[in-house]
Amino acid sequence: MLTLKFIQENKETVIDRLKVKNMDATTLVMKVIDLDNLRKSTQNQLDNTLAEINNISRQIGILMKNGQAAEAGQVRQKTTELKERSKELGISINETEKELNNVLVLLPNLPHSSVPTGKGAEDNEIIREGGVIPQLGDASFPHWDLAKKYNIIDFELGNKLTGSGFPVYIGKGAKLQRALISFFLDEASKAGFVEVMPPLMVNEDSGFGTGQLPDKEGQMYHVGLDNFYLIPTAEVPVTNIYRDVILESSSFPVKNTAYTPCFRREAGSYGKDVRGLNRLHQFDKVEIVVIEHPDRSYDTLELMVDHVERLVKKLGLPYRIVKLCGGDMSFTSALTYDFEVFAAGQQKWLEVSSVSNFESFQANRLKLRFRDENDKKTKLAHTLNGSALALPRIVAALLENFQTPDGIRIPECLVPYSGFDMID
RNA sequence: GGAGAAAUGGCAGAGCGGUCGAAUGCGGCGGUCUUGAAAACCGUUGUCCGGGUAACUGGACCGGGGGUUCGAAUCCCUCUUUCUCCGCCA
Repeated sequence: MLTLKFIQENKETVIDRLKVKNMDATTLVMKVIDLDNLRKSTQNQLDNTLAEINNISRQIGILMKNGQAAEAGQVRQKTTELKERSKELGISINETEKELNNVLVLLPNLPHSSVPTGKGAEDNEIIREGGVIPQLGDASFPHWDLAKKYNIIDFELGNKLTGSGFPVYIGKGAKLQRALISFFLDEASKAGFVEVMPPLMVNEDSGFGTGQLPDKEGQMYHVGLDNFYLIPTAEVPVTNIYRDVILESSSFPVKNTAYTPCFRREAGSYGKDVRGLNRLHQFDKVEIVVIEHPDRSYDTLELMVDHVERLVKKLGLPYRIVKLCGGDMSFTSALTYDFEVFAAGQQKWLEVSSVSNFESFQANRLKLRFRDENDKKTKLAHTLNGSALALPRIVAALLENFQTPDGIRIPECLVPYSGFDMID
């Protein structure tokens, strides 16, 4: 959520920048400004009325103390009208604030100045590529065939237990999951991220804090009886650790990593790219989250990209890093790099990580601030996060790229974790 | 799940209807003293929304929401959380 102050002071910039996200925000911005001005003037009236009431009450207090009950009764008369008025103003200000918030929440984050304009994935900018795409020849299979052949992932069994998009990992398939999780967590720890293990369900406040609510409500599984949401990513509970927190600037950067399962309803995405592991309702992911000083958040974003790049390199997967164009970026992000790995069985690039700087957009919702060393004032921090990494598509690429006639070769870096070097 | 108790500033803890944003202690920050440090002493110490170039100033906040009252941290209702006891249980 953008701050009111920023919108008031930079309305042209806001409208201009949001064009990069293919949005004409003119009406919304004007509405925000109007409502905010109304809010301010109403607040002013209310404050003045309350000040008067406070004043009278104080007088009555003094009179009562002096035993002048009759005089106190007289003064009391004056308050009826004022009370009425303050009540009305209170209601009106509530309505205005509600309306203001409803509009404010519709404004996406401003894209960073380096974000290319564009409509969709085809306009993204390839930043770097690495690794070698394996030439498998004719006898190459997509991972869903390999999973069946070696009996390591059973999609149909998942259908029986739950529904589509909930696979069952078996034997070496299950161990490979565990190996990847441990590998990713250890790498994150080595890079200075503090491991946390958060709850997998969150309340409404947390869902709002990171921006999933209200606009992505339908994408989360909702536990109605207790009004909890299953987390779509560890970003939600981990970032919300810092909700309503004022940090000292000496504590920057705050770096956390967490492994969690992620639950996504993926409503509306049926049909396309959903085979096998490509799109699941439940999957495992290791996330990295950083809270950083505004002056350094973009340097930190690069460091996070470097970290993820090291991971895909160690796994030996062909990859490319793309900078998302305005049209392909998420609502909350100011700058996003996606990592894609090539899955040779499907001959497809699969997105395995998304690393973003949200600047103060989430922090404003979270009320996540820090005390500036120079002027001692509280300011909004910057939040960043990235997948490091999401498992299913990594597994898909590993299975497909490292398939051999004798079985599937496990990358060296994983062998200490898996305990085997071949799936056969 | 049942019965009871509680929730106050960074922490501890007073206040139980009238200048209470809130005593006191600890901690933090600044200063005096000291070669330096400690101790001692003095001062200072929350967040948010407004007005004002500023000094300063109005308002809100004592777990959340609502109510009673001229006036609520204090009374009432409700929700949440914590603690104690009982029950159930991985």
